[in-house]
Amino acid sequence: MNIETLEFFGAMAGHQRLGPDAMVLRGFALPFVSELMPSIADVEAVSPFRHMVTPSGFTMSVALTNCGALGWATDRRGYRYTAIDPESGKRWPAMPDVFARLANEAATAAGFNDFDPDACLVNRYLPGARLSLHQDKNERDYEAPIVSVSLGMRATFMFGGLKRTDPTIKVSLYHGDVMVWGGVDRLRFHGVMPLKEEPHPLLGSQRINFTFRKAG
DNA sequence: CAGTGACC
DNA sequence: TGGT
Repeated sequence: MNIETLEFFGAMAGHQRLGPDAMVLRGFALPFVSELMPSIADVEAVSPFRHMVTPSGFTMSVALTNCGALGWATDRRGYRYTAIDPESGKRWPAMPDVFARLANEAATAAGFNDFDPDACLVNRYLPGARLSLHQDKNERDYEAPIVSVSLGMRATFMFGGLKRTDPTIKVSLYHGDVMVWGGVDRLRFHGVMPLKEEPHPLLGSQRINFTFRKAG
């Protein structure tokens, strides 16, 4: 893939370090995209995107689904990982091989060997959708990193500290970028600013994000 | 408790 | 737009 192609799809090659154990792998997922897209449709066919409700009673602007043995879910009772999709009553769809392969290779590129995720949260952002600052802390242990794959429209990602009130840095995430954080950065607060409408040539006015985790 | 939103 |  040449640099003109990378620029057309919105990603520059290279790495950007955000912390001792946190980095953006620019365009890392681009070679996987043609395999990824049909797999999203397969997942969605079994477990459709839906807007979940937080314990505080707010409906999330991001629509989500999951694949893998465990899926992240929220309702009035709290956050948790489940083996069963509460909407369908069935297991979350299996994690497609290409998902696991991408997650493992990205983790390795960022310095985390043998990443074997059992959960993939799939988030769909339409214009205006956002995700407030939060920590990923429902996982059983924090040894494994978080691997986050961006597809479609650009997002402004916020990366903060270990306290919600710590200052944040903002970084644009483009189609094909993969963000990896673990180690001393594993529990840093992070979120996504409301998406601006900047249609993407492949996905149109949406952003799809995969977040891979070792949850169980 | 909270992955939100209102208000300054 | 950033902080509370």
